[in-house]
Amino acid sequence: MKNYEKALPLCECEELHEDIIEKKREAMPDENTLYDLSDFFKILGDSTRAKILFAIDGEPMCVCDIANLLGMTKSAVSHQLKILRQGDLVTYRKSGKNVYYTLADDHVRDIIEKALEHIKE
Amino acid sequence: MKNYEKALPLCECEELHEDIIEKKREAMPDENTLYDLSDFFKILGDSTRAKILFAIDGEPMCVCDIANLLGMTKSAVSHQLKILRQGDLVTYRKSGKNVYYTLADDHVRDIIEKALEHIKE
DNA sequence: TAAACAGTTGAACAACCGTTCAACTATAAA
DNA sequence: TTTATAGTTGAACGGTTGTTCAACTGTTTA
Repeated sequence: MKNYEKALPLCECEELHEDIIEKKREAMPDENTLYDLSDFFKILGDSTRAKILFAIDGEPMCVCDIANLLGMTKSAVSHQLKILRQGDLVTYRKSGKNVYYTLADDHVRDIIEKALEHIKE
Repeated sequence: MKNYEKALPLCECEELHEDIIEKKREAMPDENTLYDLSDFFKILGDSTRAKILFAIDGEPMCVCDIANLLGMTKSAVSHQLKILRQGDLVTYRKSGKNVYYTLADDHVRDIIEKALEHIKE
């Protein structure tokens, strides 16, 4: 867990504000956190996955029903569900031949709600 | 502004739960909202842009200082700032030869805060 | 005016990503 | 055991995307 490191100046700039840069550097989250954060948003940053999250909010849905709702193949949906699973955004429950998916927790719903507020401006 | 439309079944499934699918379809946001939402998250889903947002939070920074802090070229930073500008996530103020960027509003900070909470679990 | 510097921009390249396709596993019914 | 269906998976293809490079604009200073 390393802190955000000082980098060699590649910017070809002459008059830098060293004090501001140093203050900002200390306030930066460590690199691992930054990568985890952008990886999390990357998962939400695809319309198919966003649709799936809305679909499985509340009552769980099986893969076939999700595919039918979105007008996609089971395969395409399953690939995206795998990404959502790996990001811990969804959980699933097997029942016979079916697999039912739903949101992992309320955090995801909250974040999407906040983002929707931001967009409607 | 069209509602989320019923799609042709491409999923090759036989036993669908029509009632659930229909209930979910009615609860889905319209397609434009879904695309706007995922486009918004797409912008946050890059570590360079995430770093820039943390850097310009609070006190504004000029492009050179951002580039120096992140160890990147001015050009690369400027390209990412353009994307942040187009997404209305940042604002800028010109001062002589410099351009100072900062966060557009508190919504972005709130969303990032919530996401950080989600990650730390 | 001319030189120097901050910042932007478009093209090009490589890396990444979502869907398709085919093959596979697993469960349920015949 | 065989057949049918739900779901998963890996490879491949095409489109997207971030960085680099070079050229450009605009502002300041000499």
